[in-house]
Amino acid sequence: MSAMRRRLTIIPLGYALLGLLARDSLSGYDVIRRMEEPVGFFWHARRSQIYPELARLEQAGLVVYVVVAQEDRPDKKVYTLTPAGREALREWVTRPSRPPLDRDEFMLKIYSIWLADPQQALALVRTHEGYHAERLARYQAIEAEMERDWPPAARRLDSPKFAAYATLRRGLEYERGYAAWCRWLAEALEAGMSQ
Amino acid sequence: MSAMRRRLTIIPLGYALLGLLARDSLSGYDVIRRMEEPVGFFWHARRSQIYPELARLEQAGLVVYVVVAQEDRPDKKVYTLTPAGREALREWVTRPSRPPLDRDEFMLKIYSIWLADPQQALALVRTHEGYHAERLARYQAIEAEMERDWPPAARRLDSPKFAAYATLRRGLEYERGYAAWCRWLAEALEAGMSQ
DNA sequence: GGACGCATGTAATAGGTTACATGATTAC
DNA sequence: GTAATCATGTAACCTATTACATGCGTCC
Repeated sequence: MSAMRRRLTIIPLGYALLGLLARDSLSGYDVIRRMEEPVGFFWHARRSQIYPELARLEQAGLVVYVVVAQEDRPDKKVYTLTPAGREALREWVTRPSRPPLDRDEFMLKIYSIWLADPQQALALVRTHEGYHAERLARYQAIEAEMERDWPPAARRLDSPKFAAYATLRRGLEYERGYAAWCRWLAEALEAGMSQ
Repeated sequence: MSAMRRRLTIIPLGYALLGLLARDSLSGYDVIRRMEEPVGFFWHARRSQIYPELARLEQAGLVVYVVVAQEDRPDKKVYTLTPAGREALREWVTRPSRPPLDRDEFMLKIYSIWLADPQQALALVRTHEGYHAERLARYQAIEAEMERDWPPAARRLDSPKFAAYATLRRGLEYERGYAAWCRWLAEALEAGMSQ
């Protein structure tokens, strides 16, 4: 009797959930916690989207759940990937797709920065440099942890850890590049102001 | 008598349009053509979103339009930024904001690439390297054009051309970094396969 | 005769965010 | 007592995409 709309295609979020469940069986709550650090460093979602999507994957037969009763805590639904789910995920991974154009509100601001007071503009850019430097530092800590704790088997192509490391490399590169660009712009603004 | 909903806040797309109109007065159609190459290299929109948004900006008093009659072509509405629009844009530029987390479907695929056949995975990554190399080449062509055609005044901080160049630098960096990461991954896949 | 460019829009739908909603247990 | 953790959801709203809709003039 659910009013849930049936969707025929699985959205990227669905594959993010399948990607997590291909590693471990998890409750919805656990999935939400895993997604606090974006999946593959480049996908995130809120719980209001995660719970209904898990229900859809279940209706599509890509995951199944068992209710686990707990003492002193609410019961939970533990989701597990089905063979069909694993196959759907594998098929999607190599399905051809073109990279979409990215949106970045900060770049839109920079496009109109010539209207702003240079001192304020400089402060803005320095602040954003800080945000990206912060993320970079966090990613570097994760990298150090991986290098310390992961066994040699994590380097195999068929290891989920290798895949996670590959996405981390991109995250590191992205934040490093963004922070460096902020520094370049800040220096250009400073040089332009002193003339 | 319009059924258009009145929104109180201006969305990033609205500021993208103001950013274009701060440079030149344009018709809706011209705005659409300018947006074929994303504004600031990181914002794009379809005409179904652009026409209503221009109407909203007009109702908010941030732009005005005059109908220009043309022979042998349909009439057009030419939009011009008002002083209030210019002020709203300037205020928004330095308004504090944190960078949101980016979504990238390709990274989500890489997170599950350990499930795929290595040969297919390699082809996927090489294809994406090609897409980013293409964009990089296009941006480099734009850079060369800027260096050739722009007067020394384009280097001033209060020049819209300087702002456009700054965003291009980020676009170049982004595509270069992405393509380089694809190459790293492709090589890692090749090395892993031959063992 | 048909495709393309100029020019302006509307309608339906999907995806994602914010706010709403509940309730027990544990730690301070 | 009050905040945080565990646990699962729903409702309302906003943004963006896809498809629909029209019509004249020019070029091949």
